[in-house]
Amino acid sequence: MNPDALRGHMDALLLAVLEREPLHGYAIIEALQERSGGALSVPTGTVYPALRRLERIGHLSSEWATVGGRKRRTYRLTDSGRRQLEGERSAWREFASVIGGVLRPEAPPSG
Amino acid sequence: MNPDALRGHMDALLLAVLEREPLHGYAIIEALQERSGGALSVPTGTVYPALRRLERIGHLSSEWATVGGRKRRTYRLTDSGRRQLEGERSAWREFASVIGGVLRPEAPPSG
DNA sequence: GCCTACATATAGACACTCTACATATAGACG
DNA sequence: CGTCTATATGTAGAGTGTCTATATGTAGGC
Repeated sequence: MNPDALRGHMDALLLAVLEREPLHGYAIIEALQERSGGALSVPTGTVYPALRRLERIGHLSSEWATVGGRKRRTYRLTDSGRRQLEGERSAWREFASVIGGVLRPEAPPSG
Repeated sequence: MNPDALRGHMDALLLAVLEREPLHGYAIIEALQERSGGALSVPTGTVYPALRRLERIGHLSSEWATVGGRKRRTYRLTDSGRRQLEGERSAWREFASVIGGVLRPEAPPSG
């Protein structure tokens, strides 16, 4: 998967995996990998800054927890984040439709 | 259309509009706008450097022409460009399938 | 002690799109 | 003649966000 292709879609992916339940960063990376059938291997250097950014702009909130001696920062969607996710979904449908439409090979004129 | 979303897909779009016939930069911009139903307004500062890059790596070739007193640089796909376009198409299908799959809202468990 | 898995984080490299600007011809309009 | 719009190409520099590489630390297997 070409890294640049992810640009501008990372937020949507992160919000989507947090839709059902709050998760911490490491678990989010695993969830993305699982839900993509192994196609998405997003490095920590991408995910952690992105989560902080999403929190800063109000789409996520976070809290620390300690589980099995390890510290986790668990993120959850805010109301704003849920609305944003809906926006990301419709933006994705539009985007996929536009790009797909331009890329679709046209049947050569029969005449 | 969020500019960042185009990242990594520009090459595919440019190769696709050049598949049927050679075009010059300005015409490529118009073709993208037309074929996307007006959704894609790609600025010249994006298209011209991208075309030069694609030529540099061998996917396009170009030649100058003068039409109606105006100079045009007309680009056409090379064999390498055609192969690249096929690669871009399958990469897009994969990408759209993966992102779409992760974004798709899951039905909540019925139990 | 060493290795792997778990867990978070930052600095800087990198690549590409975008904004803004520069240049130039043709033709319409007054 | 001057101005405006459409046509046509191009570059410099800003901006942004992903990636690579690195740092830190715990837990558990061998």
